[in-house]
Amino acid sequence: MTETRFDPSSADGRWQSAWTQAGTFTADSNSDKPKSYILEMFPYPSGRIHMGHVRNYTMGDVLARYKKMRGCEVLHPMGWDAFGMPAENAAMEKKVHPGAWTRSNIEAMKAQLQRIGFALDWTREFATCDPEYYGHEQALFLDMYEVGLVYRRSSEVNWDPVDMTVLANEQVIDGKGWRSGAEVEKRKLDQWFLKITDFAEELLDGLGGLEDWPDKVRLMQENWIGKSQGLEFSFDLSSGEKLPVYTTRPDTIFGSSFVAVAADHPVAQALAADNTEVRDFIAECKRGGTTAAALETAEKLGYRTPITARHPFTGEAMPLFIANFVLMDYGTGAVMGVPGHDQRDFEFATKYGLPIVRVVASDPALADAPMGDEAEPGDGVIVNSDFLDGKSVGEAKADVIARAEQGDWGNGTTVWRLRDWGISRQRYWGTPIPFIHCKACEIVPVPKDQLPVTLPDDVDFEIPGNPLERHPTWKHTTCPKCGGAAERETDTLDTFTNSSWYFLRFASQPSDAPFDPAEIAKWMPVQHYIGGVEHAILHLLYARFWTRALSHISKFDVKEPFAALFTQGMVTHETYSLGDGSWLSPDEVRKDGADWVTVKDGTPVTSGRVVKMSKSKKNVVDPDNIIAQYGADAVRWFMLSDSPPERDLPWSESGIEGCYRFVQRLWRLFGQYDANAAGEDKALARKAHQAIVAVAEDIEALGFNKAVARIYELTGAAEKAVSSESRNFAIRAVLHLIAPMMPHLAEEAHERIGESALIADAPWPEHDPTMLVEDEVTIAIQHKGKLRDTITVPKGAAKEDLEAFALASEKVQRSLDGAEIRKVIVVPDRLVNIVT
RNA sequence: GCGGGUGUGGCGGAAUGGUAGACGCCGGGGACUUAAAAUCCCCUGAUCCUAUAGAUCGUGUGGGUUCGAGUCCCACCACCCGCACCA
Repeated sequence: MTETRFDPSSADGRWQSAWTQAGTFTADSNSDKPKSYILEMFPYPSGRIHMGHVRNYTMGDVLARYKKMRGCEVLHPMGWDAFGMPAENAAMEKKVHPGAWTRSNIEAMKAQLQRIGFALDWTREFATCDPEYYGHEQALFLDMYEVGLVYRRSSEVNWDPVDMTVLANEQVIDGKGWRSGAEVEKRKLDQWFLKITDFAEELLDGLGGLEDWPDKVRLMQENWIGKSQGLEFSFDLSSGEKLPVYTTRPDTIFGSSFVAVAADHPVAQALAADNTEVRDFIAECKRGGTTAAALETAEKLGYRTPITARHPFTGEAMPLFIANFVLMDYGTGAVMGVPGHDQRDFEFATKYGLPIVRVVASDPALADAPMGDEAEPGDGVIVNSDFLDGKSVGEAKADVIARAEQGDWGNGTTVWRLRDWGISRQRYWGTPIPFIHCKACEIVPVPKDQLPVTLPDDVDFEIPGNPLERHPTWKHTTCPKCGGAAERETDTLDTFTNSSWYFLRFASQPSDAPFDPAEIAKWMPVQHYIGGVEHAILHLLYARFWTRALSHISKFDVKEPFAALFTQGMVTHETYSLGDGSWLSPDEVRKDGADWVTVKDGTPVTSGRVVKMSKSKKNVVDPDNIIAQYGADAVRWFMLSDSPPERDLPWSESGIEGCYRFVQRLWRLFGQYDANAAGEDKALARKAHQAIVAVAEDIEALGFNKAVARIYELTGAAEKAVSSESRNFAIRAVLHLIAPMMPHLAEEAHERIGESALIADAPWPEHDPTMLVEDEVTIAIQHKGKLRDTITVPKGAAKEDLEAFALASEKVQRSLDGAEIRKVIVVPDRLVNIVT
């Protein structure tokens, strides 16, 4: 062969077809090899693959191909998280059907992924908008309903009166709908919920076993679940009612000087009924902004009611306030105010002139020490608290809870920050919720043999609101129970539901059931799950919940879906802007000397911060163009080089060019493989054996950037060496080490050196343990901790010899300059440090 | 405010408490060429210098432990991320 250049434009496609034809990456669940399930978070079919996807899937791909080389049966599937709002927005803006829009996006993106040469098992591909998939999802939802994990209640939602739809919190910006700009209303609607709170304790405890998850994600989930333990008890009110409150600090109960309820609390609402002042105050509380800045500076506001609350121990009558800082949906919506030891209560008491009593002190002698200008929430010893005096905070908590329980006026309780998961969406493009509303029988599940409840195709998006709601016929049906006229539920499931079990469907796809437990037992849990950190809470928590819930109802025996999680960094790019603040894309600018100017007319351009690629900043680079220009392998290599995978990767033109140069460099090196070569080059052979081990370790630790660096080193050494058997070994080693990373080049070169089989099916190269050890080492010689000289000695040289060699060094002698040697530290095979 | 992370050359980054800056990019010099591209070779932390040598400084800042600290401990600074009136 004489080609001097590797041509990706012909090689890439050829090998991609070869893998497809051979079924190289089709997972065989009957194989007796050890199983390895590698999964990247499946994409939303937005229309184009972006660099973030490329990075994500390249990492997973290297792992999948590596595992295969290591003798595993690998499951590495791909599918589409295909329901969601962008499809409906497209329908409204471009007058296309959400389904058609989604399908054509999937087709385009699949072609893009295939051009990158990912080792995916496309036989298992599905989209969550396939009726087969969402039909099984409806069945699982009904299973959960049967065991009481699904319920319906009235709940407050963000309602956009113009678009006539419910908005998620993220879609409300400064109190206005993100699309319509209309003032968002709070509305009470009947909503479906999943009882994730039943699993709060389990989901929290389960985090402890997820050792191969990033600590950061575990912590985020822990905080989100938000377990807190304390006392729930009731105050007797002067109005004759009882007011339940929750506190995590029952130990400070003697420091309580007021009681406060939320503006939406029933007690406040009752007062508002015949008092305009109260009504006005409540309205003011609700008006307060919800932005971070608004909360930061929000003043504590209260309305003093004529009601008093009786202290359970002292019997003292404490004033009852309606306060803007008390939340209705946490605890009981009412709190006991302890100004001395809670900052919010402190601010409130200061403003309304309420007593601030110290009940915790660092030392009992400081019981009467005045309070400073802020609350003291810390630990200490209890003071000014009758029978609690002298106890620690912990003891006092236990004591108060015990007395409350004995006296039957309170209970130790656990309160969670985690709420039940509201899954109703007044949207078209989602899984229909499989229930029927009947006047006589109320809520009736759709019988399973009538699933899937499919979406109607003939819908229009001309009018705002839910197309299912106003469809002429779709919702009208008969009651499965009584046979009378009834209506279908027109809400659809939150799209996060679709991604909560897709990994189970990848593992097995029977048509008559959501999954096959025997297959799940073979493949689950996912060995490596890779995706963006933005899913740290919602998706990953929901997926954990579904897995546990399904496991709980004996569908299978897997508790945690993802054994190891890896959250990769973003792909970033420099930004370019004109003087007027408008952004320019990378291909609209060029470098003119040290400055940036527009390609069009040379107008000066300001280059700005390196940030995540985004359409709004126009700093995006389209993978397709890059692949067309440099080939898939150069892009894949770039994605793995330089930046550690968990950190951001700055895209650069020169970087991708460097990768392309390396592809060609390797091609030339592989071309120098000489089947007739003879002779040994022990140093090079040693480097090759070391690299085989080191690259494997790096890949297993997902340290791709380090693996890349080692491959560069071995390549450089092999290039410099003269032809020999050892050099052939090194060249073959490089070829196999890059195979998971640059598979097209690897296949092409593998064929060129005369191999007929696919390198994708080849095993990882063997190494000789005896070749890992160097026989000479370079020793550092220090004087007073500073490097003075280095010497090369046989490995394992005796301490005394090392010391003698060190002292013999001319440089060392010069540095010593006759000083008296107090001590000599010798670390074998490492260094000698002379202390004077 | 609470929680977490990061900080090393011009840039991305390497470095079981043991030679800081591997590897890549950028930059400089040279070879090849009519020329260019491609390729190859050399140099590339800073300062000093009597310059093939040598010295000093150097991993955000200030302390500490140690024969020896990018790495361990204490305090601080900056930036990034998450949560946020959670009782």
